[in-house]
Amino acid sequence: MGAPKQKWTADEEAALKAGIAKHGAGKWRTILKDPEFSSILSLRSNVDLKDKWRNMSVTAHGWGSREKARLALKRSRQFPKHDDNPLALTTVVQSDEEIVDAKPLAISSGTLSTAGPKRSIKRLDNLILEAISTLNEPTGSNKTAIGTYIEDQCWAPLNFKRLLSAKLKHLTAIGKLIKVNRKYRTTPTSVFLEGRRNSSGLPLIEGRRDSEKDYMQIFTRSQVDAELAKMRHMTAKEAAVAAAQAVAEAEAAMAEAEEATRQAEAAEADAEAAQAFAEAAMMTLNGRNFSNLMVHA
DNA sequence: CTAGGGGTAAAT
DNA sequence: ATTTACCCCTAG
Repeated sequence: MGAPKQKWTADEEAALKAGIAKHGAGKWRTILKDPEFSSILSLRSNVDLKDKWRNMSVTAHGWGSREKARLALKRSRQFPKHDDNPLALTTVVQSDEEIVDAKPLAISSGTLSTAGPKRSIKRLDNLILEAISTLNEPTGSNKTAIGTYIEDQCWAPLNFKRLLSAKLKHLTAIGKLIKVNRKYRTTPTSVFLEGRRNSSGLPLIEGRRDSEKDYMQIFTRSQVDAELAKMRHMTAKEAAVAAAQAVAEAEAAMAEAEEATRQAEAAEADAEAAQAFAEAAMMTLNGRNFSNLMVHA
């Protein structure tokens, strides 16, 4: 019943993204009728578009709408995973009545890169690329737009901006992005408008770096919300453990990012981000005011 | 028609 | 074993 198979071509994907950028996600019929894309997408149905977009969105960032069951079943219960992380951060979590033992909360610093079976996250780069291509602004997207796009569907630390800046800079440095004035765009197609390039040689590739299907696994809002909902029914101690877990995962992400970029500057930004998040988590915990953690409205 | 919830099966 | 493309169904 699953029909044979026809992989989506790059053109089709591009047309779909462009159509979404022009008409908005969900106007499948409209996109399909648009003469600009109808030629390319003529073999696809509106449902195909929808499904394709769903697949893309699902694999793109962690868990879109589907797959909560899939991943929830697989990914859950990885609790006994407290590898002894060196480096103590804010070593103390104390509530008024109960003293929760300080977990070895570690902040990334140096060599925990290829250490443990850290089965996570490294793909912020591609998330950024995705943001740009989805926004599809002809002149490129600026940092704020990209950040907004990402924050729009993913949870991000409060000072996520710093992280983003570092990443953007790095991507520009390695030639994955072109920066024109304050705007970023992907390397492939239109290179006509550029004023000049950066000083650093800039590899500037011709081929499309488009089809990389790696994306960052950030937590979605709903997942964070779910975790927090769980926390509410926990004792302070249990909540502390859960929060520590969350912090540890966030730190793992930061560590991976650090490893990926290999830039002192980026590393500092990552560390900052991780620390800030950890502190925020601790504060909320202390105050028992969980709603503070709900970043989004 | 769209958003989703399911599912099957081909490719990888 | 996971990803991906496509299908089906229902509610709105």
